[in-house]
Amino acid sequence: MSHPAANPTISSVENCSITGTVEALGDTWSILVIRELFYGVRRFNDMQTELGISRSVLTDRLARLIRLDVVRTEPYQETGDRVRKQYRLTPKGMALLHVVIALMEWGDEFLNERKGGVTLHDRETGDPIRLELRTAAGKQVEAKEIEIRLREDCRIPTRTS
Amino acid sequence: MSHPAANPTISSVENCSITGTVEALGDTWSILVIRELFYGVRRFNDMQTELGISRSVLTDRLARLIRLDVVRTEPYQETGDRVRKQYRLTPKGMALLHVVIALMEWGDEFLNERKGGVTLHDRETGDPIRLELRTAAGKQVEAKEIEIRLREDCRIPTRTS
DNA sequence: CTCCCTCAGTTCTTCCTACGAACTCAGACC
DNA sequence: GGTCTGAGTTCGTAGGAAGAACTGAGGGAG
Repeated sequence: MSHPAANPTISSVENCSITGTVEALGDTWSILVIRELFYGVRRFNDMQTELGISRSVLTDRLARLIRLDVVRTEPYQETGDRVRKQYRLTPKGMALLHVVIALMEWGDEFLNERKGGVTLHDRETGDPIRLELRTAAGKQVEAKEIEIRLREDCRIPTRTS
Repeated sequence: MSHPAANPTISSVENCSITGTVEALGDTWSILVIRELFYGVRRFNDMQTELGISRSVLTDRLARLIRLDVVRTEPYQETGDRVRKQYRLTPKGMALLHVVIALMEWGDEFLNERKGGVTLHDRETGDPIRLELRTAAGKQVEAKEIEIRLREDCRIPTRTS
């Protein structure tokens, strides 16, 4: 391929999926808020100081994540304190773990000379964990071995005009 | 755990990795530009129309991605036309494949009722491909089985004050 | 009972950035 | 010479983010 594709290709299609995800949480802070929740931070003020986010934006982001059913609130009470709210990931939010890990692995490899601040391990064996691409049969697949297929009914030709 | 962690936890640490990645390409458009490049779109105008991004922002994003060594340009020439630039992913950009796929899988599952516009297959067998968490030994690990470890020298306690 | 403290927001003003539209520029083609 | 296309650049406007100050509920100290 010496010249780029000029025919209607797979892109433009993506009202379909990545666009939606990016619209949902593609701003600067949403993913970082979710990361904090994965790490076990649950309180408003903790997130605010950890992240250095402004309070108004944090309020807004949490509200949006709750609306998207990525985060939920739950009452909690520390001894000798009144009942407060804490924030937790819903199952839908938990499912973002792969996204968070993918970002972390990339940052570790390309921004921090292969060593990040956090590593993930199998709780049972203690072995480090990584993201991999595999088929259902368990065959590991390299990036170069991937074929991208477009679902017919999702095609929205934009170049026909 | 009925009340959230109040002791210095893993977060706050992350000058370390995810933050860097998000700063690098956590805006609305960078990931979508990278997605286009994965899909084989190489030309400025094609990206601009596919994405619906404004020309000035696309110029800016491409320049930043080139500065970050995620994207490179390459001359190409269509017959009967002058030499132009095309954009391609560098190895560092290719390594974002996991991020793009993770976003896609999440969007497929939670935003589009389990069916996205694009599916990935092993070129050899045709089997669909998914991201998985595994140890080096090949043991598959569920989200619940993960232990998060903090590297000592990366620790920046902020709660000790 | 009163004052002060903390947590969890909300409000307001300022400033930055994105956006869209229009303009530029270079080469090819007629 | 005029025009077409691809690839940007420039510019004015509008929306969001940052930061600081304000609110408000409840606990605890004196």
